[in-house]
Amino acid sequence: MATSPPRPTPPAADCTRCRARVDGLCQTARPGMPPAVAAYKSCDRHIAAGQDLFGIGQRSDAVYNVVDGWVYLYHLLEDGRQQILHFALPGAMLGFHPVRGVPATYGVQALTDAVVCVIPRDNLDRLFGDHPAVAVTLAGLIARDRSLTYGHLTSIGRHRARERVAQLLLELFIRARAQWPGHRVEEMQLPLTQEHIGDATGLTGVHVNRVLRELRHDGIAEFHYRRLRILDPDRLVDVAGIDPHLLMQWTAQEGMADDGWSAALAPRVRAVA
Amino acid sequence: MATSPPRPTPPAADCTRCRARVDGLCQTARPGMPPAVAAYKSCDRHIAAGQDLFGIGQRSDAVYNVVDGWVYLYHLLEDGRQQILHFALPGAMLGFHPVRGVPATYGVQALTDAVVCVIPRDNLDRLFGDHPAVAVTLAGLIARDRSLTYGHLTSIGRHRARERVAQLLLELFIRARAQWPGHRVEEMQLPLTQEHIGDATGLTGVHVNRVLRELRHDGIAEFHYRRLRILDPDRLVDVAGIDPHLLMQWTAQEGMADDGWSAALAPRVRAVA
DNA sequence: CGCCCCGTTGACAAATATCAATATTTGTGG
DNA sequence: CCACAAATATTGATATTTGTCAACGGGGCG
Repeated sequence: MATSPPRPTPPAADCTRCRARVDGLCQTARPGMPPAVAAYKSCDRHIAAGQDLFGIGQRSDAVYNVVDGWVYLYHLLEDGRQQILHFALPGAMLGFHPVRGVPATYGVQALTDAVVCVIPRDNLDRLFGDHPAVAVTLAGLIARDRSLTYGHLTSIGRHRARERVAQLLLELFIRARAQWPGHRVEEMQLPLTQEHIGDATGLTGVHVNRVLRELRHDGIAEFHYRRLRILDPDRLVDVAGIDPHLLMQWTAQEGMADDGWSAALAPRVRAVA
Repeated sequence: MATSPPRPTPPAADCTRCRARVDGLCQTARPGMPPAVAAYKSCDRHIAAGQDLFGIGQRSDAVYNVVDGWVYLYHLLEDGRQQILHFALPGAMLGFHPVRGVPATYGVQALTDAVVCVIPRDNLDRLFGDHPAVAVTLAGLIARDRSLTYGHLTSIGRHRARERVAQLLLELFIRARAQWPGHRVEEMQLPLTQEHIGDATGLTGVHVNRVLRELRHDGIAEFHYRRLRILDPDRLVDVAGIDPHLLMQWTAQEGMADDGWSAALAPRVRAVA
């Protein structure tokens, strides 16, 4: 398959047991085999919690595949406030901008210590040339981001605070859970502050706190010091008030298409918990 | 007028003078020549204003290229309200979902009578196989949508009503203007109601009305019965409170990359008007 | 031990929604 | 061209949601 001579990195060894293979560009690789991407990566990069992978306005000649940790995409306002655009988990592809070489319009910051797999932009082009299907996969991944963001738009634009927070908790819970297939615990580490939740939902940290108090009081969900506990999944889905179709596409991948999952998950979303 | 039964069109002939070539998948075609896509389209489809191209939950075996007219993407709430996710102009590619064959999570409705170029999904795959670069172009287009939507998120999540409305008017003005290169009039037909503006900005039609009154009173912009007039472009950009980088990517295409346009437009956005 | 970040609470202010009545524009059929 | 109906816009009074400000508490970490 691969025609162009890739860099002499020893990535294959890492790539065969990379955590990020559950999703993203490497999701189609055969078990035990290094994914197509392996030959084109240059190195891994570690980012400490609170540090930027890249900042707003910064040009970059590489794209990044999140291997481990949580990061988030953000816009800044003049007064220092921020809007969080997206939480990226392992498998997420970052830094692919609409036009090659332009400065980034958003920044990416690590919530936890994180590791990204660096793919120089030139290598990415060779990868596309050698494996055309990868470009289609990438288009699908970006389209999934777009769908997710459409959901956020509706949440922020048309839902009240309670529903927005509920939807965010549910989304992060489900997306994080999808990374450990088979896991069924309703408690997890969520590396956020209440301020982060506010920045993502268009609310104030103070107001998020009030909403969380309600959700706790109503026995729906608890979030305390970076630990999330889903007390009543069904009611959480209810409060979040989202279209089940949308919910399913949060984690949908090519290959689970058509009817299998639709029938399996649609009845009620209990299945996800 | 004619809706359901699509007529067989001689695609190549149309494609050479298609309006949509200013942007989108066909933007890279050589002048006078039919674009690569031409050989893969099946027909054109006309949609009357107010009709859906496809509805929420609908499966589709085709993607669409907007040729003429305005359409918008929307989510619906249980109570009948809607959130407008995106306004699509000629050149926009619609119906490419994250996973092949799943039901659409959003609907698409025509604001004006519109024409779309229909590309059966199977043909699209053949197109990707025959012209791998098209898949990369598509990824870029979707990434541009994503950027735009990130901008909307920040607008709705962190800006007040005045700024949100200003940003929307500015965006639509600039994007529509980019379709007629060389045009410099500060007045245009904007096929929206104030309700639409509210649905896109997360506001009530009533409140949009009050904001528009202010903008008119302040001599910044007028919007009356589907006609938009920019009175003071500079101040409009100011009120919208937008990062110029972002603004530029509203219309950015591959090929105008690097520094030319950055230097040309950055100083102040007067250039856009 | 003490600091700092984060969470928590209350009182109050501001922004926006809601409801309802009226005006204006557009489109349609004579 | 006119008359009318329907859609859209406009305005005011009031209600609701959320933000702001300020103070205090509590827990982890050096």
